[in-house]
Amino acid sequence: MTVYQAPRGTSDILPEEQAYRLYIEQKAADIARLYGYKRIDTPVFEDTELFLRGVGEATDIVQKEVYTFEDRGGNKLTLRPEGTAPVCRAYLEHGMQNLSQPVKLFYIEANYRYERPQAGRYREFRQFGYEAIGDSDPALDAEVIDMAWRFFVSMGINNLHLIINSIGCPNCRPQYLEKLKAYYTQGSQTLCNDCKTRLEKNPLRLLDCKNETCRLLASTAPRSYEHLCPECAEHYVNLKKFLSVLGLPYEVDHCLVRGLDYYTRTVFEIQPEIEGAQSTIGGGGRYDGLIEELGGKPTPALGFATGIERIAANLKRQNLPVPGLPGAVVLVAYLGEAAREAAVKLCGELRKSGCAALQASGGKSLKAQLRQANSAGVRYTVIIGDDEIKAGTVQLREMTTSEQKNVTPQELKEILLGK
RNA sequence: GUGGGUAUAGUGCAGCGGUCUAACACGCCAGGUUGUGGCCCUGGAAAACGAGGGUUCAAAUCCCUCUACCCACCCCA
Repeated sequence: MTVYQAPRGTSDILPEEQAYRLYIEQKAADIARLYGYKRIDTPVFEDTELFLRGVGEATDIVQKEVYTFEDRGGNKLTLRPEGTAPVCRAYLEHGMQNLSQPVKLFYIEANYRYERPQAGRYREFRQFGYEAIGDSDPALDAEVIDMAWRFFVSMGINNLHLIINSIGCPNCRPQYLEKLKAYYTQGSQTLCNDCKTRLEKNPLRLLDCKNETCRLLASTAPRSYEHLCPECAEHYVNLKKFLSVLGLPYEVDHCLVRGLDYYTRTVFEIQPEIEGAQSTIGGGGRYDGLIEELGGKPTPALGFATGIERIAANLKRQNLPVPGLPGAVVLVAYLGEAAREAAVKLCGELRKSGCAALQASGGKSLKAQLRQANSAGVRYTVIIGDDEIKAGTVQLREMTTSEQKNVTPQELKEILLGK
Protein backbone atom coordinates (compact mmCIF):
# COMPACT_ATOMS: atom_id res chain seq x y z
CA MET A 1 0.00 0.00 0.00
CA THR A 2 1.36 3.35 -0.94
CA VAL A 3 1.47 5.97 1.73
CA TYR A 4 1.09 8.97 -0.51
CA GLN A 5 -1.16 9.43 -3.47
CA ALA A 6 -1.56 12.26 -5.92
CA PRO A 7 -3.90 14.93 -4.55
CA ARG A 8 -7.55 14.57 -5.41
CA GLY A 9 -8.38 15.51 -8.94
CA THR A 10 -4.77 15.33 -10.09
CA SER A 11 -2.99 12.48 -11.76
CA ASP A 12 0.41 11.43 -12.93
CA ILE A 13 0.87 11.33 -16.66
CA LEU A 14 2.68 8.04 -17.00
CA PRO A 15 5.03 7.28 -19.87
CA GLU A 16 2.44 5.30 -21.84
CA GLU A 17 0.08 8.26 -21.60
CA GLN A 18 2.61 10.75 -22.90
CA ALA A 19 2.09 9.73 -26.51
CA TYR A 20 -1.44 11.12 -26.39
CA ARG A 21 -0.41 14.29 -24.72
CA LEU A 22 2.47 15.00 -27.05
CA TYR A 23 0.44 14.16 -30.12
CA ILE A 24 -2.36 16.53 -29.11
CA GLU A 25 0.01 19.33 -28.20
CA GLN A 26 1.93 18.88 -31.42
CA LYS A 27 -1.25 19.07 -33.48
CA ALA A 28 -2.36 22.15 -31.53
CA ALA A 29 0.94 23.82 -32.36
CA ASP A 30 0.74 22.76 -36.02
CA ILE A 31 -2.69 24.34 -36.40
CA ALA A 32 -1.48 27.48 -34.65
CA ARG A 33 1.37 27.80 -37.10
CA LEU A 34 -1.00 27.26 -40.00
CA TYR A 35 -2.99 30.34 -38.92
CA GLY A 36 -0.10 32.46 -37.72
CA TYR A 37 -0.64 32.16 -33.96
CA LYS A 38 2.47 32.43 -31.79
CA ARG A 39 2.99 30.63 -28.53
CA ILE A 40 2.84 32.38 -25.20
CA ASP A 41 3.39 30.94 -21.74
CA THR A 42 2.12 32.76 -18.69
CA PRO A 43 2.80 32.04 -15.00
CA VAL A 44 0.92 29.28 -13.19
CA PHE A 45 -0.20 31.85 -10.64
CA GLU A 46 -1.27 35.44 -10.95
CA ASP A 47 -2.58 38.20 -8.73
CA THR A 48 -5.95 37.06 -7.45
CA GLU A 49 -7.35 40.38 -8.60
CA LEU A 50 -6.70 39.52 -12.25
CA PHE A 51 -9.17 36.67 -12.14
CA LEU A 52 -11.69 38.54 -10.02
CA ARG A 53 -11.85 41.21 -12.67
CA GLY A 54 -11.14 39.08 -15.68
CA VAL A 55 -13.24 35.98 -15.19
CA GLY A 56 -15.92 37.74 -13.18
CA GLU A 57 -16.49 37.94 -9.47
CA ALA A 58 -19.93 36.36 -9.73
CA THR A 59 -18.83 33.28 -11.67
CA ASP A 60 -18.65 29.89 -10.01
CA ILE A 61 -15.06 29.62 -11.11
CA VAL A 62 -14.02 32.57 -9.01
CA GLN A 63 -16.51 32.11 -6.21
CA LYS A 64 -15.83 28.54 -5.30
CA GLU A 65 -13.31 26.89 -7.57
CA VAL A 66 -10.22 28.96 -7.28
CA TYR A 67 -7.00 27.95 -5.54
CA THR A 68 -6.00 31.09 -3.73
CA PHE A 69 -3.13 31.60 -1.33
CA GLU A 70 -0.95 34.23 0.17
CA ASP A 71 2.79 34.00 -0.35
CA ARG A 72 5.42 34.82 2.24
CA GLY A 73 5.44 38.40 1.11
CA GLY A 74 1.72 38.76 1.74
CA ASN A 75 0.76 38.83 -1.94
CA LYS A 76 -2.62 37.40 -2.77
CA LEU A 77 -2.15 34.91 -5.56
CA THR A 78 -4.34 32.47 -7.44
CA LEU A 79 -3.51 29.38 -9.44
CA ARG A 80 -4.65 30.12 -12.95
CA PRO A 81 -8.13 28.65 -13.51
CA GLU A 82 -8.23 29.57 -17.21
CA GLY A 83 -6.01 30.98 -19.90
CA THR A 84 -7.64 34.04 -21.36
CA ALA A 85 -7.29 36.57 -18.56
CA PRO A 86 -3.53 35.95 -18.17
CA VAL A 87 -3.00 36.29 -21.92
CA CYS A 88 -4.83 39.62 -21.87
CA ARG A 89 -2.74 40.72 -18.92
CA ALA A 90 0.38 39.89 -20.88
CA TYR A 91 -0.98 41.72 -23.91
CA LEU A 92 -1.34 44.87 -21.84
CA GLU A 93 1.82 44.44 -19.79
CA HIS A 94 4.00 44.12 -22.88
CA GLY A 95 2.36 46.87 -24.87
CA MET A 96 1.12 44.51 -27.55
CA GLN A 97 -1.48 47.07 -28.55
CA ASN A 98 1.42 48.69 -30.38
CA LEU A 99 1.96 45.63 -32.52
CA SER A 100 0.06 45.17 -35.71
CA GLN A 101 -3.45 44.06 -34.79
CA PRO A 102 -4.85 41.54 -34.26
CA VAL A 103 -2.25 39.90 -32.08
CA LYS A 104 -2.59 36.15 -32.44
CA LEU A 105 -1.42 33.96 -29.58
CA PHE A 106 -1.78 30.40 -28.42
CA TYR A 107 -1.01 28.62 -25.19
CA ILE A 108 -0.74 25.11 -23.82
CA GLU A 109 -0.92 25.00 -20.06
CA ALA A 110 -2.31 23.45 -16.91
CA ASN A 111 -5.26 25.06 -15.16
CA TYR A 112 -6.52 24.61 -11.63
CA ARG A 113 -10.06 24.55 -10.37
CA TYR A 114 -11.26 23.24 -7.04
CA GLU A 115 -14.19 21.06 -8.07
CA ARG A 116 -15.46 17.59 -7.29
CA PRO A 117 -13.67 15.49 -9.85
CA GLN A 118 -15.53 13.16 -12.19
CA ALA A 119 -15.19 11.80 -15.68
CA GLY A 120 -13.41 14.39 -17.82
CA ARG A 121 -13.14 16.85 -14.96
CA TYR A 122 -10.07 17.32 -12.82
CA ARG A 123 -8.66 19.82 -10.41
CA GLU A 124 -5.52 20.05 -12.45
CA PHE A 125 -6.22 19.83 -16.14
CA ARG A 126 -4.48 20.88 -19.31
CA GLN A 127 -5.90 23.07 -21.99
CA PHE A 128 -4.69 24.73 -25.09
CA GLY A 129 -6.24 27.78 -26.61
CA TYR A 130 -6.04 30.31 -29.40
CA GLU A 131 -6.56 34.01 -28.77
CA ALA A 132 -6.87 36.84 -31.33
CA ILE A 133 -6.78 40.27 -29.78
CA GLY A 134 -7.40 43.67 -31.34
CA ASP A 135 -9.90 43.12 -34.14
CA SER A 136 -13.69 42.97 -34.22
CA ASP A 137 -13.95 41.58 -37.74
CA PRO A 138 -16.46 38.70 -37.80
CA ALA A 139 -14.15 37.03 -40.29
CA LEU A 140 -11.74 36.67 -37.38
CA ASP A 141 -14.45 34.92 -35.36
CA ALA A 142 -14.91 32.57 -38.26
CA GLU A 143 -11.16 32.04 -38.44
CA VAL A 144 -10.88 31.03 -34.79
CA ILE A 145 -13.84 28.70 -35.10
CA ASP A 146 -12.32 27.28 -38.25
CA MET A 147 -9.06 26.62 -36.38
CA ALA A 148 -10.88 24.80 -33.64
CA TRP A 149 -12.82 22.76 -36.12
CA ARG A 150 -9.75 21.97 -38.19
CA PHE A 151 -7.95 20.80 -35.10
CA PHE A 152 -10.61 18.24 -34.26
CA VAL A 153 -10.96 17.11 -37.84
CA SER A 154 -7.21 16.63 -38.13
CA MET A 155 -7.30 14.55 -34.96
CA GLY A 156 -9.83 12.27 -36.60
CA ILE A 157 -12.47 12.87 -33.95
CA ASN A 158 -15.82 12.50 -35.62
CA ASN A 159 -19.49 13.08 -34.90
CA LEU A 160 -18.77 16.54 -33.59
CA HIS A 161 -21.25 19.35 -33.49
CA LEU A 162 -20.39 23.00 -33.83
CA ILE A 163 -22.89 25.11 -31.95
CA ILE A 164 -22.97 28.90 -32.20
CA ASN A 165 -24.95 31.72 -30.74
CA SER A 166 -24.66 35.46 -30.25
CA ILE A 167 -25.33 36.87 -26.82
CA GLY A 168 -25.01 40.55 -27.66
CA CYS A 169 -23.06 43.29 -26.01
CA PRO A 170 -23.49 45.71 -23.08
CA ASN A 171 -25.69 47.84 -25.34
CA CYS A 172 -28.28 45.26 -26.20
CA ARG A 173 -27.96 42.52 -23.60
CA PRO A 174 -29.63 44.33 -20.68
CA GLN A 175 -32.87 44.76 -22.63
CA TYR A 176 -32.74 41.16 -23.70
CA LEU A 177 -32.20 39.99 -20.14
CA GLU A 178 -35.25 41.94 -19.07
CA LYS A 179 -37.35 40.15 -21.65
CA LEU A 180 -35.90 36.85 -20.58
CA LYS A 181 -36.64 37.51 -16.94
CA ALA A 182 -40.17 38.54 -17.75
CA TYR A 183 -40.69 35.37 -19.72
CA TYR A 184 -39.33 33.16 -16.98
CA THR A 185 -41.15 34.94 -14.19
CA GLN A 186 -44.39 33.90 -15.87
CA GLY A 187 -43.41 30.26 -15.88
CA SER A 188 -41.48 30.35 -12.64
CA GLN A 189 -43.64 27.86 -10.76
CA THR A 190 -42.43 25.03 -12.97
CA LEU A 191 -38.76 26.00 -12.68
CA CYS A 192 -36.36 23.79 -10.78
CA ASN A 193 -34.87 25.19 -7.61
CA ASP A 194 -31.53 25.96 -9.20
CA CYS A 195 -33.26 27.97 -11.87
CA LYS A 196 -35.23 29.98 -9.37
CA THR A 197 -31.97 31.35 -8.03
CA ARG A 198 -30.59 31.72 -11.53
CA LEU A 199 -33.52 33.92 -12.39
CA GLU A 200 -32.14 36.48 -9.95
CA LYS A 201 -28.44 35.78 -10.17
CA ASN A 202 -27.66 34.93 -13.75
CA PRO A 203 -30.71 34.74 -16.03
CA LEU A 204 -28.69 33.72 -19.09
CA ARG A 205 -27.91 30.44 -17.37
CA LEU A 206 -31.60 29.59 -17.25
CA LEU A 207 -31.28 28.65 -20.87
CA ASP A 208 -28.92 25.75 -20.44
CA CYS A 209 -30.48 24.01 -17.45
CA LYS A 210 -30.66 20.27 -18.08
CA ASN A 211 -33.87 19.80 -16.16
CA GLU A 212 -36.58 18.61 -18.52
CA THR A 213 -39.30 21.10 -17.72
CA CYS A 214 -36.77 23.93 -17.68
CA ARG A 215 -35.60 22.85 -21.11
CA LEU A 216 -39.11 22.95 -22.35
CA LEU A 217 -39.44 26.51 -21.12
CA ALA A 218 -36.07 27.40 -22.60
CA SER A 219 -37.02 26.11 -26.01
CA THR A 220 -39.64 28.82 -26.44
CA ALA A 221 -37.79 31.52 -24.51
CA PRO A 222 -36.87 34.82 -26.15
CA ARG A 223 -33.76 34.35 -28.25
CA SER A 224 -30.74 36.54 -27.74
CA TYR A 225 -29.91 36.64 -31.44
CA GLU A 226 -33.35 38.13 -32.10
CA HIS A 227 -32.68 40.96 -29.68
CA LEU A 228 -29.32 42.23 -30.87
CA CYS A 229 -28.51 45.86 -31.46
CA PRO A 230 -27.84 46.72 -35.13
CA GLU A 231 -24.06 46.40 -34.74
CA CYS A 232 -24.24 43.03 -33.04
CA ALA A 233 -26.85 41.83 -35.50
CA GLU A 234 -24.64 42.75 -38.41
CA HIS A 235 -21.69 41.05 -36.80
CA TYR A 236 -23.72 37.92 -36.28
CA VAL A 237 -25.02 37.83 -39.86
CA ASN A 238 -21.51 38.21 -41.16
CA LEU A 239 -20.16 35.55 -38.85
CA LYS A 240 -22.65 33.06 -40.25
CA LYS A 241 -21.79 34.14 -43.75
CA PHE A 242 -18.09 33.52 -43.20
CA LEU A 243 -18.72 30.20 -41.52
CA SER A 244 -20.63 29.16 -44.61
CA VAL A 245 -17.87 30.45 -46.85
CA LEU A 246 -15.46 28.26 -44.91
CA GLY A 247 -17.81 25.32 -45.23
CA LEU A 248 -18.26 24.86 -41.50
CA PRO A 249 -21.36 22.86 -40.55
CA TYR A 250 -22.58 25.05 -37.71
CA GLU A 251 -25.81 24.73 -35.79
CA VAL A 252 -27.44 27.67 -34.07
CA ASP A 253 -28.61 27.08 -30.51
CA HIS A 254 -30.16 30.00 -28.71
CA CYS A 255 -29.64 28.13 -25.44
CA LEU A 256 -25.87 28.17 -25.77
CA VAL A 257 -24.44 30.52 -23.15
CA ARG A 258 -21.08 30.22 -21.48
CA GLY A 259 -20.00 30.26 -17.92
CA LEU A 260 -17.52 33.08 -17.97
CA ASP A 261 -18.71 36.65 -17.62
CA TYR A 262 -16.47 38.15 -20.22
CA TYR A 263 -18.17 36.81 -23.32
CA THR A 264 -19.87 39.16 -25.78
CA ARG A 265 -21.45 38.56 -29.15
CA THR A 266 -20.14 35.30 -30.57
CA VAL A 267 -20.10 32.21 -28.37
CA PHE A 268 -19.49 28.71 -29.66
CA GLU A 269 -18.93 25.19 -28.46
CA ILE A 270 -17.81 21.96 -29.99
CA GLN A 271 -19.55 18.89 -28.63
CA PRO A 272 -18.95 15.21 -29.25
CA GLU A 273 -21.86 12.84 -29.55
CA ILE A 274 -21.94 11.26 -26.14
CA GLU A 275 -24.74 10.98 -23.70
CA GLY A 276 -24.33 12.31 -20.21
CA ALA A 277 -21.94 14.74 -18.71
CA GLN A 278 -19.08 16.80 -20.00
CA SER A 279 -20.61 17.21 -23.39
CA THR A 280 -18.34 20.08 -24.29
CA ILE A 281 -14.93 19.27 -25.67
CA GLY A 282 -14.01 22.85 -26.49
CA GLY A 283 -15.49 26.27 -26.76
CA GLY A 284 -14.92 29.95 -26.82
CA GLY A 285 -16.20 33.25 -27.97
CA ARG A 286 -15.68 36.95 -28.20
CA TYR A 287 -14.67 39.00 -25.18
CA ASP A 288 -14.70 42.55 -26.44
CA GLY A 289 -14.87 44.08 -22.97
CA LEU A 290 -12.14 42.14 -21.20
CA ILE A 291 -9.05 44.14 -22.12
CA GLU A 292 -10.76 47.34 -21.06
CA GLU A 293 -11.90 45.67 -17.85
CA LEU A 294 -8.26 44.89 -17.14
CA GLY A 295 -7.24 48.50 -17.61
CA GLY A 296 -6.53 48.75 -21.32
CA LYS A 297 -8.35 50.77 -23.92
CA PRO A 298 -11.42 49.23 -25.49
CA THR A 299 -10.06 46.31 -27.49
CA PRO A 300 -12.12 43.64 -29.23
CA ALA A 301 -10.86 40.08 -28.97
CA LEU A 302 -11.89 36.45 -29.08
CA GLY A 303 -10.57 33.03 -28.28
CA PHE A 304 -11.05 29.32 -28.11
CA ALA A 305 -9.94 26.75 -25.55
CA THR A 306 -10.15 23.00 -25.28
CA GLY A 307 -9.25 20.36 -22.72
CA ILE A 308 -6.41 18.00 -23.52
CA GLU A 309 -7.70 15.24 -21.24
CA ARG A 310 -11.08 15.36 -22.90
CA ILE A 311 -9.52 15.17 -26.33
CA ALA A 312 -7.47 12.16 -25.25
CA ALA A 313 -10.62 10.54 -23.86
CA ASN A 314 -12.34 10.99 -27.20
CA LEU A 315 -9.37 9.56 -29.07
CA LYS A 316 -9.46 6.50 -26.86
CA ARG A 317 -13.19 6.09 -27.11
CA GLN A 318 -12.85 6.05 -30.88
CA ASN A 319 -9.81 3.77 -30.73
CA LEU A 320 -7.84 6.28 -32.73
CA PRO A 321 -4.16 5.36 -32.71
CA VAL A 322 -1.59 7.98 -31.83
CA PRO A 323 1.94 7.80 -33.10
CA GLY A 324 4.23 6.09 -30.62
CA LEU A 325 7.17 7.83 -29.09
CA PRO A 326 10.52 6.77 -30.50
CA GLY A 327 12.63 4.66 -28.17
CA ALA A 328 16.20 3.49 -28.24
CA VAL A 329 17.44 1.84 -31.42
CA VAL A 330 20.09 -0.39 -29.94
CA LEU A 331 20.78 -2.25 -26.72
CA VAL A 332 24.32 -3.18 -25.83
CA ALA A 333 24.59 -6.57 -24.10
CA TYR A 334 27.75 -7.97 -22.64
CA LEU A 335 29.20 -11.05 -20.99
CA GLY A 336 31.96 -10.77 -18.46
CA GLU A 337 33.84 -8.00 -16.76
CA ALA A 338 36.11 -7.08 -19.68
CA ALA A 339 33.14 -6.86 -22.00
CA ARG A 340 31.27 -4.74 -19.50
CA GLU A 341 33.88 -2.05 -19.81
CA ALA A 342 33.70 -2.23 -23.58
CA ALA A 343 29.91 -2.01 -23.44
CA VAL A 344 29.95 1.09 -21.28
CA LYS A 345 32.44 2.67 -23.62
CA LEU A 346 30.48 1.75 -26.73
CA CYS A 347 27.24 3.11 -25.31
CA GLY A 348 28.97 6.36 -24.55
CA GLU A 349 30.29 6.65 -28.06
CA LEU A 350 26.96 5.81 -29.65
CA ARG A 351 25.11 8.40 -27.64
CA LYS A 352 27.78 10.98 -28.31
CA SER A 353 27.15 10.55 -32.01
CA GLY A 354 23.41 10.78 -31.55
CA CYS A 355 22.36 7.15 -31.54
CA ALA A 356 19.87 6.27 -28.79
CA ALA A 357 21.54 3.38 -27.00
CA LEU A 358 20.50 1.31 -24.00
CA GLN A 359 22.98 -0.42 -21.81
CA ALA A 360 21.85 -3.83 -20.61
CA SER A 361 21.46 -3.89 -16.88
CA GLY A 362 24.28 -5.67 -15.19
CA GLY A 363 24.93 -9.15 -13.96
CA LYS A 364 22.30 -10.86 -16.04
CA SER A 365 22.41 -13.77 -18.39
CA LEU A 366 22.59 -12.99 -22.07
CA LYS A 367 19.10 -14.44 -22.31
CA ALA A 368 17.83 -11.89 -19.82
CA GLN A 369 19.63 -9.11 -21.64
CA LEU A 370 17.98 -10.07 -24.89
CA ARG A 371 14.63 -10.21 -23.18
CA GLN A 372 15.32 -6.71 -22.05
CA ALA A 373 16.13 -5.72 -25.63
CA ASN A 374 12.91 -7.25 -26.76
CA SER A 375 10.70 -5.44 -24.30
CA ALA A 376 12.52 -2.17 -24.98
CA GLY A 377 11.62 -2.61 -28.63
CA VAL A 378 15.07 -1.84 -29.96
CA ARG A 379 15.87 -2.63 -33.54
CA TYR A 380 19.35 -3.95 -32.84
CA THR A 381 21.23 -5.63 -30.07
CA VAL A 382 25.01 -5.48 -29.85
CA ILE A 383 26.61 -8.41 -28.05
CA ILE A 384 30.08 -8.18 -26.62
CA GLY A 385 31.86 -11.10 -24.98
CA ASP A 386 35.39 -12.34 -24.53
CA ASP A 387 35.51 -13.72 -28.08
CA GLU A 388 34.53 -10.37 -29.54
CA ILE A 389 37.03 -8.51 -27.39
CA LYS A 390 39.75 -10.79 -28.63
CA ALA A 391 38.72 -10.34 -32.23
CA GLY A 392 38.14 -6.62 -31.84
CA THR A 393 34.60 -6.94 -33.21
CA VAL A 394 31.04 -7.08 -31.88
CA GLN A 395 27.99 -9.18 -32.72
CA LEU A 396 25.20 -7.15 -34.22
CA ARG A 397 21.80 -8.78 -34.04
CA GLU A 398 18.79 -7.42 -35.86
CA MET A 399 15.84 -8.21 -33.65
CA THR A 400 13.03 -8.57 -36.14
CA THR A 401 14.91 -10.92 -38.46
CA SER A 402 17.18 -12.53 -35.86
CA GLU A 403 20.04 -12.06 -38.30
CA GLN A 404 23.32 -11.70 -36.56
CA LYS A 405 26.78 -10.91 -37.84
CA ASN A 406 30.22 -10.06 -36.65
CA VAL A 407 31.08 -6.46 -37.42
CA THR A 408 33.98 -4.15 -36.70
CA PRO A 409 33.37 -1.01 -34.67
CA GLN A 410 33.63 0.95 -37.90
CA GLU A 411 30.94 -1.13 -39.61
CA LEU A 412 28.76 -0.91 -36.53
CA LYS A 413 28.77 2.85 -36.61
CA GLU A 414 28.06 2.88 -40.30
CA ILE A 415 25.01 0.69 -39.81
CA LEU A 416 23.68 2.49 -36.74
CA LEU A 417 24.50 6.06 -37.73
CA GLY A 418 25.01 6.04 -41.47
CA LYS A 419 22.40 5.83 -44.20
C1' G B 1 -22.01 21.64 -1.13
C1' U B 2 -25.73 17.23 -2.45
C1' G B 3 -26.71 12.10 -4.06
C1' G B 4 -25.21 7.00 -5.79
C1' G B 5 -21.38 3.22 -6.36
C1' U B 6 -16.75 0.75 -5.33
C1' A B 7 -12.47 -0.66 -2.20
C1' U B 8 -8.71 -8.22 -2.59
C1' A B 9 -0.80 -8.96 -5.38
C1' G B 10 2.11 -3.84 -10.01
C1' U B 11 -2.62 -4.09 -13.24
C1' G B 12 -7.44 -6.39 -14.28
C1' C B 13 -10.39 -9.44 -11.48
C1' A B 14 -12.52 -14.43 -8.66
C1' G B 15 -14.30 -15.40 -3.95
C1' C B 16 -20.72 -13.81 -1.23
C1' G B 17 -19.79 -17.02 6.83
C1' G B 18 -15.92 -22.52 7.91
C1' U B 19 -12.99 -26.33 2.08
C1' C B 20 -8.76 -19.01 1.97
C1' U B 21 -2.07 -21.81 3.99
C1' A B 22 -6.98 -16.17 -0.80
C1' A B 23 -7.75 -18.36 -7.03
C1' C B 24 -7.07 -16.77 -12.22
C1' A B 25 -5.10 -13.60 -16.21
C1' C B 26 -1.56 -9.97 -17.69
C1' G B 27 2.98 -8.07 -15.98
C1' C B 28 7.71 -9.08 -13.23
C1' C B 29 12.00 -12.62 -12.03
C1' A B 30 14.34 -17.28 -13.07
C1' G B 31 15.02 -22.13 -15.43
C1' G B 32 14.09 -25.26 -19.83
C1' U B 33 20.11 -23.79 -24.37
C1' U B 34 27.57 -23.56 -19.31
C1' G B 35 26.79 -16.81 -25.12
C1' U B 36 21.06 -15.48 -27.76
C1' G B 37 14.83 -12.39 -27.16
C1' G B 38 9.72 -12.65 -28.97
C1' C B 39 5.92 -18.44 -28.89
C1' C B 40 5.63 -22.60 -25.55
C1' C B 41 6.56 -25.31 -20.86
C1' U B 42 8.12 -25.23 -15.57
C1' G B 43 9.04 -22.72 -11.17
C1' G B 44 9.32 -18.19 -8.14
C1' A B 45 8.49 -13.31 -5.96
C1' A B 46 4.43 -10.31 -5.07
C1' A B 47 -2.11 -9.37 -1.15
C1' A B 48 -1.70 -9.08 7.06
C1' C B 49 -8.44 -8.85 1.48
C1' G B 50 -8.75 0.30 2.26
C1' A B 51 -8.59 1.68 8.00
C1' G B 52 -10.89 1.04 12.77
C1' G B 53 -14.62 -1.20 15.63
C1' G B 54 -18.60 -4.87 16.23
C1' U B 55 -21.60 -9.66 15.51
C1' U B 56 -20.08 -14.97 15.52
C1' C B 57 -17.23 -20.97 17.98
C1' A B 58 -15.57 -19.06 12.99
C1' A B 59 -15.41 -12.87 8.80
C1' A B 60 -12.16 -11.11 2.56
C1' U B 61 -17.32 -12.64 3.11
C1' C B 62 -22.58 -9.85 7.85
C1' C B 63 -23.21 -4.81 10.62
C1' C B 64 -21.37 0.22 12.00
C1' U B 65 -17.88 4.32 11.57
C1' C B 66 -14.07 6.57 8.92
C1' U B 67 -11.04 7.30 4.65
C1' A B 68 -9.97 7.06 -0.41
C1' C B 69 -11.39 6.55 -5.31
C1' C B 70 -15.18 6.46 -9.18
C1' C B 71 -19.86 8.32 -11.08
C1' A B 72 -23.75 12.02 -11.20
C1' C B 73 -25.80 17.10 -9.83
C1' C B 74 -23.90 22.25 -9.66
C1' C B 75 -20.36 24.34 -13.00
C1' C B 76 -17.00 23.70 -16.73
C1' A B 77 -12.20 21.88 -20.43
